[in-house]
Amino acid sequence: MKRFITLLEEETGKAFEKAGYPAECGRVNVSSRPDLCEFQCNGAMSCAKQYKKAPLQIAEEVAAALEGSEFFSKVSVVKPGFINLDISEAFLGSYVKEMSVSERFGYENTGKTLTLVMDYGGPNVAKPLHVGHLRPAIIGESIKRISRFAGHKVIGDVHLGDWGMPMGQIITELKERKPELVYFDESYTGEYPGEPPFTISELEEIYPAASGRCKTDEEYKKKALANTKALQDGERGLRALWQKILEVSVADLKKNYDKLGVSFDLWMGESDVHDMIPGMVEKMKADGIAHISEGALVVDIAEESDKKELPPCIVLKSDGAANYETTDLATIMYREEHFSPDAILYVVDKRQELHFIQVFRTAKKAGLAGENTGLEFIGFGTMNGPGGKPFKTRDGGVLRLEKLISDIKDKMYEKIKENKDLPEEEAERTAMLTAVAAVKYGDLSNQASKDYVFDVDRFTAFEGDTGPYLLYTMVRIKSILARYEAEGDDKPEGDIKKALEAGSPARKVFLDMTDFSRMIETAFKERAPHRVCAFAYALANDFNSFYHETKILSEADKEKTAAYIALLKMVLNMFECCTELLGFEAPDRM
RNA sequence: GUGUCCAUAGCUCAGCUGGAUAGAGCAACGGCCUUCUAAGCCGUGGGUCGGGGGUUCGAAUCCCUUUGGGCACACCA
Repeated sequence: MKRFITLLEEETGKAFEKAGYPAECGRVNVSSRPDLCEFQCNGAMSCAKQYKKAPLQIAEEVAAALEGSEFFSKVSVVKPGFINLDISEAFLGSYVKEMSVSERFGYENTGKTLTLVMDYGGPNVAKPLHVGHLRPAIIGESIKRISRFAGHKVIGDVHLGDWGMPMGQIITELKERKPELVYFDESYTGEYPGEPPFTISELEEIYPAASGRCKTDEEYKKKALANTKALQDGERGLRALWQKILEVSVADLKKNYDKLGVSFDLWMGESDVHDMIPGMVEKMKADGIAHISEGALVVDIAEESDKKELPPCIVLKSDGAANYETTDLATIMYREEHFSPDAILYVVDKRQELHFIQVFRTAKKAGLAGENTGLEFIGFGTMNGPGGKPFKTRDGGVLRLEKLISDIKDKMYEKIKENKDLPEEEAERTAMLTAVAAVKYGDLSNQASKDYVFDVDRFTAFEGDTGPYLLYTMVRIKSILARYEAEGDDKPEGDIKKALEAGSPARKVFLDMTDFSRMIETAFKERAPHRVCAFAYALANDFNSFYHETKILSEADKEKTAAYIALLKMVLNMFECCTELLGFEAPDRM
């Protein structure tokens, strides 16, 4: 289906042409003065100068050309040259009705189907997820879902931190604690045991211990470095042990992401591209792109247009080892070879922007990424605590994600219990759904690129513009639909158009829904989940007004009830679509 | 120091790419439950869009400048 606003623009565009002006002037926007009209066209003012005419006069000519349009019930011209438009009931009703029976409410991807690789999540092996992992996970997940809905092919990769110094540290600590493990026996040639020699909780305790000791114990640090190198050089026992670390850790990460409704198509990591590094580096040297500077192998990435001289990209450290840039470059190469994506999207902390500028420019310069492959940095801001400073626990430590979620879930549970007497199991499930919605909506309703304040009290209070408010609205609809179904007997086929009548608050709900496709388009192009939130919130607001003022089940006219039910179903479907895009879902009762 | 992002109601945030009287939510105040879930609805108060210049019919939005803040600036990720 064509976008609603596009249809309006075509109509006004024709009128502009008929009056002797370019059709492009027919651009239509939602009115900024809802008390005056529903839509407005400002084209008369923008082209007034070019045609040396008073904007008011042009507007009047266009308005005259719109005479008799089936789209508008009222066209009026105001002061400097606004053309104010109200939509006719017939057009609005039939458009929404068509939406209601269309796939994706009539949204169509008019461009080509893109292949996108998305890099989000970025957890580290053997380290529990903490609050800092919340944003990349939920923003990335939502952008992935939006992109897919918008008609594109998306491959989500978690891009695990599974290589380098931390791995060496863990191995070193394990060796200190359990030197008898067969993995450390270099003469061993047999099969290694299937059972991992540690649990996830042990791992999570081992890493900080090892990392801490490295800072104070020089000797220990040397061992860790040596073990890192031995691992990367492929020592059999260490590789096998490392596999176990991965196995245990990934299982735990999956479990935690799963709770949040976040999933990945690929569980690749830095280690997966390790073998590609030598070839990549050789090629860069051979092509004369990389050179030695201060002992390190670097690529100059400065460009004429730079306002500031950018430091070169370090491809290999002066000790010859790979770093963060190296693996990111090799990963680009890998993705290019395997997926030939139209673009690779990185959902990462915005503080890493310089790093990605370096990597992107190097990748282009060295031909690791195709000329037409977009490399896009989607930086998100910091999640701050109520004081406006980075989120910390009371004692100043990092808060585990699991703990954050379960605390909020507990608060939700209490609230649900006091509101409605639900069976234990349902209350638990509902508390979890509500908690996830509260956290995700609270985050996603902000612009991703900005820092934001994560205030547990505010999110758990869930009044106003919040996830639970949205869920509550959906639950109310579900409740009515369930009652209606239960009534049984003969019900007329509902015609959604009949829900629309002069003066009914349903009209605003109809108008909101017409904006769906445009909202999807914008959310996709801007990588902006908060557009979905704003849309859903406006719809919920207007629906609640309608709900409050309209008797649905007790309405005497059964055809009207059926029409309302059709409207309710459509609104609920649209909410479900939006929450799906945001990554959460509504319970049946709450 | 250089670069970069930000500054909108007491607080937390929108503002659809330059349009009319700058909008929400929280907090404050006042109404609405024997009727489909009051986690709701309706209403009131609250603003020099950090300051100053400019661009033009028209600026929170674009340009310059100034103040205040965040962040990043070669072998950590």
